[in-house]
Amino acid sequence: MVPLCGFCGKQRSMIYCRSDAASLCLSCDRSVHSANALSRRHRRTLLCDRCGLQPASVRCLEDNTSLCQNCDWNGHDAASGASGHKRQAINCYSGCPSSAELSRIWSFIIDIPTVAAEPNCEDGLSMMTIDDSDVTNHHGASDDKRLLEIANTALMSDPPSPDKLKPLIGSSSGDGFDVLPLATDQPAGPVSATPKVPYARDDNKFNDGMYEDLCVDDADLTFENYEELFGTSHIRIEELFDDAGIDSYFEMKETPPFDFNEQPKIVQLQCSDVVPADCAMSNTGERADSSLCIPVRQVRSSISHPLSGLTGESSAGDHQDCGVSPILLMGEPPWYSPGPEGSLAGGSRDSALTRYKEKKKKRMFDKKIRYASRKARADVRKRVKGRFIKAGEAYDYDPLSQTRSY
DNA sequence: CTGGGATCAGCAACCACATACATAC
DNA sequence: TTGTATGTATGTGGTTGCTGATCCC
Repeated sequence: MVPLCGFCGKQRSMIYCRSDAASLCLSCDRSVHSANALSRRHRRTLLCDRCGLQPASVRCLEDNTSLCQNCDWNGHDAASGASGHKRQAINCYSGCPSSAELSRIWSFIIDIPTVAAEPNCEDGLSMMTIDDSDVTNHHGASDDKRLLEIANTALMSDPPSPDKLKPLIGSSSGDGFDVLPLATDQPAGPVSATPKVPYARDDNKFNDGMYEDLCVDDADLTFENYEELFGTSHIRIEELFDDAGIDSYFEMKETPPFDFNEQPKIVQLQCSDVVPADCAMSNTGERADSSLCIPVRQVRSSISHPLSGLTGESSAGDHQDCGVSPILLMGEPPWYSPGPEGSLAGGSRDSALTRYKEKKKKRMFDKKIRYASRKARADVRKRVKGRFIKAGEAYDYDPLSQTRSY
């Protein structure tokens, strides 16, 4: 059954908007998300071709289908015989690109219907924030110039070269950027964002002023992209740790899913660089100010780069919204099996998977946002002790700036 | 075994206001 | 029947405070 657009109810839906929790046809996507600046910032991705309900996170090049994480699991597990399929990560975009632009973003989609441009939505690619210089600071008046953020795709089995990626993603870190290809022959199962090659930190590049304009606050940490990539929201990740915690899924005590002995250097380096974002020490031993947080950005960009779009549209909210422990982000997803000879016994993994899926199913009945516009408003409203305040009154919490007015 | 205090988790209430919805004309 | 104007109800998130459960002495 062809999923119909949740807005017009007539056209086949192709796009999933997580903010609106809605699947839309291209026309309505463009129409709806050109309404205002907030909706233009909604990040959308393809709809899963299989279930038609969830946002797709990967594209199976063999089947020529876009799949959400769940369908990817089900369709590419060892039992299905499709575990060797090459898959490509699908990222999100925002703004209102034309169908032609979408075709360029998602070159693997050949049947993108033509969509008439909305008069109130400036044409897309010209507004893409892929210019290197634009990465430094996207806040303020330049916001209108970054209406379209297009995420790249990364071929998992055949990682693109840095040159190949550059035009699409922009350079998040200039020449200092390390493209971190994923391991070849991506096995079946969830996609891992963990770099398979050690992150090579080049301290010289941090000292020569190359990144002096960069500030971690301005960086797009793209943790949302992490969600997009894995089809797993932070809520889900949090839930992995609630109740009995991750142990309940993977019986970590008995059989740790992460073989810390295998990649200790990578994980430790990343964590040490990432976690203390606001307490990182400068070379002189002083507390680092914002301009000295570049290594954090560098590392985070490195992590997300191969699979994510560096949108440059970050905010404190984005970081908060993530709610994911950095160590988790740096490491493999909790369900990740280190490999065919991974430390998890097959039975344990299956049971863990079963429990995870059961919980995931249960979550389907969790709170649904009925009105995204109201949520968007609430997300930016100032408060006093958690309560909304009248416009102009003193506040003690501003979701946008995390500052007080007094 | 019982009672009292400390601690914790879960939950409802609160706030302003844009917007959905109902009603009247 | 359709369009417009007006009034009412709803929903949104962070914080606080209340309540019940649990633990320890």
